[in-house]
Amino acid sequence: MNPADDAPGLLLSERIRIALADEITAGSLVPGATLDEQQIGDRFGASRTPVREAIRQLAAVGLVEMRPRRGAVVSGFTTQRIIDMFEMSAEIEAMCVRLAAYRMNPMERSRLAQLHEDSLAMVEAGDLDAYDRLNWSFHQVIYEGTHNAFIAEQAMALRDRMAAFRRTQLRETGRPVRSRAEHGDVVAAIMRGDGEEAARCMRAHMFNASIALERFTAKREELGGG
Amino acid sequence: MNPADDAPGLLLSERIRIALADEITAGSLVPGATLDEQQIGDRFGASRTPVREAIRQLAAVGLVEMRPRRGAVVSGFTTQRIIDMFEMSAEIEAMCVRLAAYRMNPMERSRLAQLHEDSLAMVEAGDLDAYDRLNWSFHQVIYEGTHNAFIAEQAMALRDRMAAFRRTQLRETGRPVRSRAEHGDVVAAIMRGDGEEAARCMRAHMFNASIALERFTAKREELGGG
DNA sequence: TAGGCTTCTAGTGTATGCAAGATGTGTTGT
DNA sequence: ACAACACATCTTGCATACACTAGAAGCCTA
Repeated sequence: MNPADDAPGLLLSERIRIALADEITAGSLVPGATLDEQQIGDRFGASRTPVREAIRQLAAVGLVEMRPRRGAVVSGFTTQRIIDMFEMSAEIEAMCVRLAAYRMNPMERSRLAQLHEDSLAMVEAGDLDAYDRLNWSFHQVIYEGTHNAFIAEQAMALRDRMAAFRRTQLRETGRPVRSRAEHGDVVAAIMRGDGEEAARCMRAHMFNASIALERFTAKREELGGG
Repeated sequence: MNPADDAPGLLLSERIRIALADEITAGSLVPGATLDEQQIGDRFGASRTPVREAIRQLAAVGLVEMRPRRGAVVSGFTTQRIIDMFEMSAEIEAMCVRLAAYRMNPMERSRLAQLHEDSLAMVEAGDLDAYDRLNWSFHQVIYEGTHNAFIAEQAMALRDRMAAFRRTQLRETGRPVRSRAEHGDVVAAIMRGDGEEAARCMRAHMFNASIALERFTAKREELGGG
């Protein structure tokens, strides 16, 4: 049975795209592996045409890299790459919070403060999932506070891509409490309308999250955990 | 003469993509217009296959929207959205140049300076395409100067998305000369290792490009140019 | 034996043909 | 007259065949 057989409504190229994306994220297609159009087509019982379409789509979202006339290879996620992604994320968040500090109207500022207040109970209750969800709202309010729809979209897309990593870092002991404290610094700077300071606080916040993730994963690896 | 005839090194699909992107951003392909593969193929003297590839690429960067089995239509770009995109682009470029100013090694700095020198001849010769290509190299060296592969990739991807607009703004009278002067400011700040100042210069540079595009398109619209 | 050149081949880029789905139109029934 | 259905046509989605290029392998020469 073919992995692309279920989902009859979709286009063949779409089904192949989804199947390939699954294989890449699941790790059965290892980073660096080259994608042979003919071979993939055979595997899915399709011709090269829809396979080509699928590969182009994967390239567009960064799961594979294309080299003209030389085919596509699966892109890799090394530790360095994750660190790089966190830095990018930190800079984007800093950018957003800087703009938001200058542009948010009183109602938006009030909503942000309220969210921060609400998060206290969740941290004290140790409810990671609830805090993670509220965290999302918190950052989303900041994105919208930039009053720039395109930036908000891009920031949310990036945050989506990093969602898995972000959740993981919260599992380090004591991280939620410190995370919330750092949010407090950001909120305070926004309230004062000090964009540069808010950006600095946000960078520090993201840096700490990155470090927490590194420590957490290092610990898991040394324990032999997957 | 076909718009896709110049640039023989590129793939046919790439040339068509660029040509279509130009037409969309220049406004001769109005938002909502449907893209007929056969018709476009005839127009460029190509078959439907490379046209399909080109359209998919355009969809990936958001210039057109695809409706399965119903073809693609040109996306609507409101003035506000283009302004938003330029702001995002400006902030990203500023971020990159800030990091690059702190992290580039002497060889990279030297290469950047060299590129800036080389651009003088092209501006003086009025060769827009050559200057545009060198411009790309200039920014790419800065991206790589961040020493963060993910940031470099994302920045390049965003630049790709905006490539058409960026090319268009260069067509305003006198813009290339001013563009190059602004680059000079950025280079100077990088050479001093002053990241914050480099970021400010880059923001200004991008802001001016945005204004130039606005003026150029406004003029074309008032002339009724298609 | 090492280096450069030629040839060969695997694999991508493009063209064309066929099939299936969507839209528009004409007809028919109420 | 209006609505619903059937059909015709147009366009996309996919398959297959051909063309061209980048690497690889082999060959020749120094």
